[in-house]
Amino acid sequence: MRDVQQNRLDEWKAQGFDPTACPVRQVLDHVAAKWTMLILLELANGPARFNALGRALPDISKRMLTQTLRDLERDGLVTREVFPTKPPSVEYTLSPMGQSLLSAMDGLFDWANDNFDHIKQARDVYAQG
Amino acid sequence: MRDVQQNRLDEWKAQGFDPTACPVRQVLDHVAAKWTMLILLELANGPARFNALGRALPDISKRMLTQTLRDLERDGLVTREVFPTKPPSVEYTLSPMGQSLLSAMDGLFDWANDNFDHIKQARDVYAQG
DNA sequence: GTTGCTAGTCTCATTTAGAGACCTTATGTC
DNA sequence: GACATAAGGTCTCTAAATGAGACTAGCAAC
Repeated sequence: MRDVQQNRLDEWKAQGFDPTACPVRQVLDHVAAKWTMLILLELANGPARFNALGRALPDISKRMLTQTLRDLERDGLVTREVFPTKPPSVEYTLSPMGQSLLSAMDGLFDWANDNFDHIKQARDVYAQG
Repeated sequence: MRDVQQNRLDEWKAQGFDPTACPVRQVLDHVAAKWTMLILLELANGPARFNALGRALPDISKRMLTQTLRDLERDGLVTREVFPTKPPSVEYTLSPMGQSLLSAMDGLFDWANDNFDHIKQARDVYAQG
């Protein structure tokens, strides 16, 4: 008997392995994008401007910050608003869909906290053997 | 009032932004690894051998299949067993920790299926504007 | 007039990923 | 006996993604 995830992968296979046809894969690409989740987590704190995000995540380059924010905006997870101040400022806000994605990630965040030590142990063992 | 995720990011910040000190980030790197989850999903179906995995995921290169399996083995999410057949065969199996990671991802898989259409719509709108 | 802030863009170097040839040992086919 | 095929990879070369950091414009404060 197959479980739920397997069925999803099978569905995707049935569609000819087109990565753009697999929702899980598309969303994983997002989650995968290295900076996506960290930006969303930061925005969960409230709207923030470009440089504020850069300061909050000091090891992201401006290049990737711009690119990731564009991707998030394109997919409707974040909204971008320009204010006509001098100089103009830009504010990024989590959309309802962005918030729901963050909620959906909660199980994974919990797992990460619960199992990180196990992973580190496994790495030590592997390094020995 | 801050929510749960924000506290986690703040904790990580308090530790000096060392990526290796942030469980969420470490696990995200795994989820991020593009092939990790697809391999785990395939193994959820039961143990599989190297070339069987390659056939199940036809768009992965041998190079990345090897590398991803090594990472999963190192972190204790998958076990590798060599059988002394001729030629020797190698079987990969989901560990209990790997299974629990997959369970933790369930919320995200559901979200992906529920929201993929919204994302596609958002992309269309963005492409117009 | 010099510096700093805004939100980026642009170029170049490094890192990572992908494609595919190649390896060893053994089996079945002709 | 020669030839193709299978196993589970490794190796090299190329292509794509990423990171570091210089540079931009317009305006305010010193």
